[in-house]
Amino acid sequence: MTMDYKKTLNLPNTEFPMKGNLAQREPERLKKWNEANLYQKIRETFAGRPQFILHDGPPYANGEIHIGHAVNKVLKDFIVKSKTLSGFDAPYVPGWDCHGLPIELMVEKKIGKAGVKVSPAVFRKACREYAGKQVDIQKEAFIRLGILGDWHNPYLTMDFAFEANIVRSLGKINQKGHITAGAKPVHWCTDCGSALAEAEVEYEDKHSPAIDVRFQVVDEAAFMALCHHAPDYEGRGPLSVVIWTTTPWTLPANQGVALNPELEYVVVQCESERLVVAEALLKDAMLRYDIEHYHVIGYCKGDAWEHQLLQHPFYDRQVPIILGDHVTTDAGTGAVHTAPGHGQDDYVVGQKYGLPVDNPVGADGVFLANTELFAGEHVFTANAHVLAVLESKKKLVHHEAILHSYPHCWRHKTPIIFRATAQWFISMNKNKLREQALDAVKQVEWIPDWGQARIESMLEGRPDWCISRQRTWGVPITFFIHKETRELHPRTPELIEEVAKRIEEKGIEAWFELEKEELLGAEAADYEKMTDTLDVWFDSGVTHACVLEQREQLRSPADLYLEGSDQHRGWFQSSLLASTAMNDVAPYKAVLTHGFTVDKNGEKMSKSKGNVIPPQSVMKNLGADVLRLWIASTDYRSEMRVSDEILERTSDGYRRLRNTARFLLSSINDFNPAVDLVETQDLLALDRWILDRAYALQEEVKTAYETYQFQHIYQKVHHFCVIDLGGFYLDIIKDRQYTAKADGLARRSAQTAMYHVVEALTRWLAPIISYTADEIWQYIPGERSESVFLETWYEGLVKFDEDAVMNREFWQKIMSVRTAISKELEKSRSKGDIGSSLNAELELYCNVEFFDVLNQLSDELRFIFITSQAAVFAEQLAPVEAIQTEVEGLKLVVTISEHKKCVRCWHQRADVGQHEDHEELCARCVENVSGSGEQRHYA
RNA sequence: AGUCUCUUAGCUCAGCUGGUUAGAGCGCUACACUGAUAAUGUAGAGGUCUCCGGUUCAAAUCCGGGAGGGACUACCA
Repeated sequence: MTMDYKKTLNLPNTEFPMKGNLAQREPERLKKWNEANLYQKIRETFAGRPQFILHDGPPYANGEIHIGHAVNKVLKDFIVKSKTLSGFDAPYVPGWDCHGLPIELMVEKKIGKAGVKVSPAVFRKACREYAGKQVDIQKEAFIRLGILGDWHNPYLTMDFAFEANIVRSLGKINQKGHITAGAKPVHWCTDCGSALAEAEVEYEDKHSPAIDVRFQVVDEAAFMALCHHAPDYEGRGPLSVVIWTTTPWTLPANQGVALNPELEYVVVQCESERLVVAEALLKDAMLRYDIEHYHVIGYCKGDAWEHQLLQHPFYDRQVPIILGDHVTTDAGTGAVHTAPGHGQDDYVVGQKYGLPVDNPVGADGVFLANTELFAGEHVFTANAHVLAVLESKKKLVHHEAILHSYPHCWRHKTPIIFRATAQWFISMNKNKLREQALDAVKQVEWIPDWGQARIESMLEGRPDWCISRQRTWGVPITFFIHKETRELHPRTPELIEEVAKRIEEKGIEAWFELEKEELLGAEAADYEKMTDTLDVWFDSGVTHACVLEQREQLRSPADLYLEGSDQHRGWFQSSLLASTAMNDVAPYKAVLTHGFTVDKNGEKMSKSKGNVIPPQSVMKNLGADVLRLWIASTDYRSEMRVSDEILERTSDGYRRLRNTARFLLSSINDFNPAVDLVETQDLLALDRWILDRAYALQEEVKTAYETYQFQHIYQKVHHFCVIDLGGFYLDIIKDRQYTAKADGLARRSAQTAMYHVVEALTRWLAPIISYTADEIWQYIPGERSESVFLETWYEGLVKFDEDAVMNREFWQKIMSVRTAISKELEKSRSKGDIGSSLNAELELYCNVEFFDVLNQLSDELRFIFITSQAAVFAEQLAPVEAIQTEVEGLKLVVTISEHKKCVRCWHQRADVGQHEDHEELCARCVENVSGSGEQRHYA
């Protein structure tokens, strides 16, 4: 009997599965997207609309992707997809950075070093193949993440056309007068006769002479005047700053003595002379020099002596005191001999003070012929000679041998040196690049805003950009320089274009194969063809010229660059400098940065710690959508924590979203919007309410997408599903859905609302849980496009009229009353009085305000509370047993219904069994089963 | 070591220009339902807002300092 009535209900029904089974289902959907050529269709659909250009920073083509890659690409995908929903034509062209040392090292492991085991040409070919394979590996993973983009036509910095445009970019920067030739110290193996990369250097212990050397002060009076000392007590004897070094052979290249500006120095009176050392190292030094009798006669902070001149110990040269934070009290005297041509620190600080980069040492490690005193000697054997000279000039305070860690060549196992070599630079100052770049920075929107201060401080402090590398796998610096004058060929712009055309045809190999006679003819004998390659940061730094300006559907400046915060030092800066140097403007209008992924405890992920979470395993276990949802739910501006628990919580959240969508779909299974859609003015009050709620939420969602605050979207949409839908709206309308006449207004009204909601909800979620949203899309009834990604924001939501009687405020009050009643019902339940809330009947005793509000729902109020009866009375009529609820002005009496339960709708009503054909039904159900259907107005 | 940055319940996040007992969802616990069912509903317990000072009638919110995490740079004559 009961079963018969069950068949008269409209129970939810859908094919949309409760379980996502994402690991399996996502790849299937991906295949569909691919077969349907979805990305192209989006381009066609949105062609001609306003553009939004998010330019992809190229990841380095080496290795499997890690979770940081996933974060970056997925955030980009959120933006591209949400911009599309907002009606923009937002193409996404992914790219890869393909040249450079890490790839060389991998290829070396396989086939040996270029120029040693294999020819450079063969080596480059192998690098190209290797990079290509890496691109394929990463590409597949990115696609699997659900990122929509022009995967069939990405940009690779090793594409011939790209390589040619790198060369053209170099030419343009040169024409704009920013290129300079200079010298810079690099790791140099005198046996190889060439520069070594950082990775080719090994550190081993080495014996070196450690010496303390006098640099006599030139103007003693001025020097003493700057330090604190007893008046008229200047001391006696020569006054010298003492430096300590383990590389005596670098003294010929000395151009300064560096002190720490913050450190305290002392002037010490010894037997017949005065010495200057750091106070903290005084005792150590005196002990080392075997000086027992001494006393301090003056104190001074390092910065006071800046620019004071000192006499070089054996050359006719006066060198300044300079200041540097690299000076420490770990060893020595606190005064550092500075030879900009022979040390990284020295070079940097030397640049600041404009010291010459003196390099008296040849490629073979032998002092050049014009080197006074030491010409023709090898640097390491010259050490002894330097000592002898110092000794004879009475400049040597102390000498001993020490054992210390020292860089060695990985091939020869011999000690290497720092040696300044000819390099190419983009000058920060020569043609005001620094100034221009700083100006350009101000035109850009930096998100978060501290990004601006960060890049500004880096620009202010950075040295010239050294763009040359002595490597094999890179874009060549296609310059011809005159053998005598070292000047660039006067026809360089034309020559570069000539070369670029050849590279376009054959790739960078075209340059390496090129015979200079081919381009220079008779002049060839006077010119050198450069073999240096470009820093790979140059490659990626000119993507605006090689991609944005080359592709028809793109443009420069881009609307947005989006990368990890480390790229302030990297790509954001290289791109800014390159673009400013070429076009006087930044290549981007806005820059958005995200933090790094860290573990549960906020610590960084590393293989050694074992706290790495590979995106591949997340996709395999929980699905790409869960990974994407995690990214959306996390505030990416600072560090992003990931752990199993966090992903588990995310997965819970995902299930809720999915189930909400499923219930909506199952409720409109028999709904055909073309014929069943109810006009807004005919909708029931509660149904209008949910449309208003959804409308308001959609506004918030759009704002959050516009401001890139995805975590708000997840929080708010989830909250909407749980509270507004699950806990209120859907809970209430279930009665109407299930028991009203299938085709009556009461039910179609609710279905109309749910239909609108699911249309909107699917779009809100589409940028984030793309697979799931597109899956939902297929189940929504009605004519629709092939994919949710071809859509814009849903426009079927309706805002309340501001003066409507049942407005937002009205329903807010209803909800607060409902919450209060729930609490009271729960008490009855825990006492065992009721189970289902339909066992209960309510008497509400209200003040005027609530009386008016609640009364408007008249006899439909019980549906709101899901009780079998709910009656409203004036507060004054409240009996003594009425309970004061948590809401002021509302008292309540809960009684257990004594009426029979209608087997169909489960309400306990007095009118159950009054109809002789339906003895188990209430009057309402009789009407719905055999009449023309009940009338509802509100709920 | 320097510069920048972050730190609100077990988890993920809100808390605007300082103002009543600091909010939400999840998770947890209990209960209910069995017509969203490996689902759903209801209720409850969870926080010295990283710590220490200061400004103020009043600070999670402003200022100073410390601790811890992260990014970048520097790693040595």
